[in-house]
Amino acid sequence: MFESYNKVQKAVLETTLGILIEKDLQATSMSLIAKQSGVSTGNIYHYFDSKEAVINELYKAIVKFNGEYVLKGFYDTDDIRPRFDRAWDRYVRLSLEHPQGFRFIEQYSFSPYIYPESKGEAYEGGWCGPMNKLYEEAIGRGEFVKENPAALVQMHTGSFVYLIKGHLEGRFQLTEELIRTAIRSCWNSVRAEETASADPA
Amino acid sequence: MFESYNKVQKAVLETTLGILIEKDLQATSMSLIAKQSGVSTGNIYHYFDSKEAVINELYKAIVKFNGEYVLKGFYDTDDIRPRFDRAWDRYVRLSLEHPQGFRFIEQYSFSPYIYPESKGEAYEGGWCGPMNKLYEEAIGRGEFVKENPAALVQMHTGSFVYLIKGHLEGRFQLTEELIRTAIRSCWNSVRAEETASADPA
DNA sequence: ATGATCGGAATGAACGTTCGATTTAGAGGG
DNA sequence: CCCTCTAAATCGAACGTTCATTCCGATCAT
Repeated sequence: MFESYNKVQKAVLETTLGILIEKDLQATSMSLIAKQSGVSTGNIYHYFDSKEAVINELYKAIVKFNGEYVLKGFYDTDDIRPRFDRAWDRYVRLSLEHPQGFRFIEQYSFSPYIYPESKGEAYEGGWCGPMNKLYEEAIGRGEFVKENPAALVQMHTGSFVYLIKGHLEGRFQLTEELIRTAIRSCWNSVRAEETASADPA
Repeated sequence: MFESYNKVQKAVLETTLGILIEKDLQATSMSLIAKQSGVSTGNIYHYFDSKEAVINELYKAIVKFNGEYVLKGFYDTDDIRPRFDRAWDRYVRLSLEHPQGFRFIEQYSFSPYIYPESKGEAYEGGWCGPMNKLYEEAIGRGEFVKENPAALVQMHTGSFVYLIKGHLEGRFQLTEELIRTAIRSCWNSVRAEETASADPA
């Protein structure tokens, strides 16, 4: 998950993520990070400017990882439906495989502790931009309702995020069948219906 | 929003919410709360056990307020569609009218700083339970797809939450029309199919 | 007068950060 | 192969600040 960093940075970032999820920001002290990562506080400051810098670096690293994960194979085809299905499926799978990263982004994407700059990179380097483009195309081809594509992507993101949240909180089990149902539901919810109904491939 | 509290408690809770949204938990110090609310630190401790207690009381107060707001008029009718439309419409409106409360719950419902007990009360006293019941009934009557009602409610909640998030972050404008489209989309996304007739009105 | 309410300086712990000392790694010369 | 030198890496005690909380005196209501 932190392949582009050196050993020390990797240890610090991994440890920080773990503590941050288990405790919270104010309980995640530098001394605790130092103790658990095996890197002395002095050395942490050799590689990071500050505590804020550690957290923001963590944020950016996870966003980058998530973006690459979700978009894997995204450009293998031009057809909208398979790209839609594949991307959302990968998003769900990512969140289930890396729940800590999911929780962290979910909890801190709204936080003032994350620099606007980090959030900006999230948008450019993440999967949001390409997904918006896909929806835009779907609207252009008359497959989706004519509505702001960013709003539609946002809605669907919310659906999956909350589905995963419910699963992680143990409110229900996120089965394979439920995942497929959810993706299909999202597709149906924005499909341009009525007049253009048929149109078999 | 904090009608059931006395003047001092109300001032503290209101001020805390404001600071918490603008800064973050670790920057929200008791001395700052004291200064901005006009209540001395000593007096805050006369009405609250600790800082944690203030935050958790705030959490519970907002959840209670939200629950009452969303469920207003919920039992005026037995028909599913109007109850569905009305509840989600009120949820969106609540979030737009009280963005600070929305942000707070959104940011801290996952946080370890909020006691499990507070989260538990959120579920019982909030709107989640009654909404689940509504979906269950809709499934029973064959109007919704046969799927875990809690999962469906969770998905729809996510849709609206993220729509509002996008709006609050300035990514797009949440117009009246978009709200109506979103509610209709949610309905369509879980409607038991076969009767693919277009939506009236 | 007396108990509830309030104020704010005092306290002690904890935190982020700094800094000089120490260790490690690697290159170059003999 | 070993010794020397140097710069980077690493360490952790120490520093100054800030914070949540306490304490006790002052004020208010009855």
